[in-house]
Parts: sequence; C-alpha cells; structure tokens
Amino acid sequence: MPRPTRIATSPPAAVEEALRRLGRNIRTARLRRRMPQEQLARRMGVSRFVVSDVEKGKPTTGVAAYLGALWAMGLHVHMHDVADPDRDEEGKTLEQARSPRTARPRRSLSDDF
Amino acid sequence: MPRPTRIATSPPAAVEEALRRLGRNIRTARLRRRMPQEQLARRMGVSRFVVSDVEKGKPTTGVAAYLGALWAMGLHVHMHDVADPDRDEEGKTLEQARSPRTARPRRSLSDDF
DNA sequence: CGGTTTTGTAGGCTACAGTCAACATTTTGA
DNA sequence: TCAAAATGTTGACTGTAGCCTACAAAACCG
Repeated sequence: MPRPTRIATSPPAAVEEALRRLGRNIRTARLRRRMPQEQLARRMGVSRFVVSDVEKGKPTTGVAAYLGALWAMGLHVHMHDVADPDRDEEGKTLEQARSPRTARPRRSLSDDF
Repeated sequence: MPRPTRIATSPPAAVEEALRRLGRNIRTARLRRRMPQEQLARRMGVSRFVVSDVEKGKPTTGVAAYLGALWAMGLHVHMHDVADPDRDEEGKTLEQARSPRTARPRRSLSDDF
C-alpha cells in the first residue's frame, strides 16, 4: 500500500499485537498440517515470501493474503464472527432507535455548542 | 499489492464473501456509532477512501486498514479467536505427537512411494 | 421540502508491496 | 552426526494501492 499510511507503517500497539497473534496462529495451523510455506503459497497463488510475511504479521500485506491463508486451511469461517453485529455489545447499546444509512450527526434544537 | 496476485485479483468465492461480510460488519458498527467515514479515517490515519474500500471488502487493501478500523471501534479483540489453535479442531487432530518448527515431510522407513 | 452532510466515483500521480534469484541459516529425520 | 529440506535474508525490479481533487448523488434532520 503505497504512500506510507500511518496505520501501516507504525500501527497502534494493539493492532501490531493482534496481527502478530494472527500470524502466529496461522503458522501454528500450517505446521500442524505439516504444510511447507511453499505449498501453502501455491494453493493461495502467491509466492512463499507472502506466506512468510503473513506469519510475521506484516501490517502492509494485503488482506487477501491473510484471508487466503485461512481459506487454504479451512479456517476462514473464523472470520464470520469478527465485528458481527450480534457480538458488538457497545454498538448495540449506542444504536438508538434505528440504523441510519449515513452517519449524519444529530443536532438537538437547543444543544448546539 | 503490486503485480496482481491471483488471491487478490480473483480470490476464491469463499474469500470474497468473507471479505464482503467483514466489510459489511465494519460498516454496521460504524453507523451504529454514528461515526462518518471521515472521522473513522482520521482516527486510523488514512483517507476516507480507504475506509470506503474496507467497507466494500476490497481484497487488495492492506490488512492494517481492516485491523485499524476494528481497533478504532474497539472491535479488534474479535480477531484474537481467529485461527486460534484451541479452536482449530482439524489441526488438533492432524497434530501428531508434537509440533515441529518447520514442515519437513516425514518419510517412513518402508513406506516411501 | 431544502439546506447540509455524507458517501460514491473517476482520473491521475507516486511511493512501495509483491516478486524473484541467490545465498545463509536453521531444523529436521534417520 | 549429517545430508536434506525448510525457512530467513538481501537487493533489484515493476505494476499498482493509496492518496488527492473534484463533482455527483444520496440521505439525513429540521
């Protein structure tokens, strides 16, 4: 992703850690299946270097590489729960009566400072 | 990700669908929080176009953008379960005695055809 | 409704992500 | 122990991902 995006070059610690963990998990899954990086890469249609990057949790790597790795090992279903509206308790609370299609802020009549 | 990788340009249907779902979920979470794309983008340190891409589930977009969006809404913890070794039943079954550090194939003594 | 905000889209620019080759290192299985 | 396989690392090349500007459309709230 060209033109260094702050989120990619120096992500928040939480993001970095989440990516490292994801990469570690993917690596564990691959090793359990006794599948070399090379073979996983072929299944995904990328070079083995991308697999290496994914397992390192490299932030600048495309999301398709991560999803593809999960998919190639039958683990992509785990993604279905991520940000699932049913699991988003904070969101459910914040949601008032309905869910608008745009996020236009509400302006109360007399509370406009 | 330059040089069109197959996984990114024409991903397996399952990957495409998983990405669309993820993007949809992120959008729902954002709208519930009544947060414009612009504001979310600022928090992430990217332009609003990247947020738009994420919500569309664009496969070629960097993983940091997706993770960053989740993080900015406090949803990145959902990633912790993805490919979690404890949840990888198939992997647990395949795993024999131990987990090697590389995926070198085993060759039994007399079963080498 | 009507002004305002949000979101979508198109085109162009530029830095860099993915690729590859070659070699070094690590780790395995026997 | 040791050869073989897997993985890591480096550096150069190249097409594109992310950015921006500008306009259009959509959807909101009062």
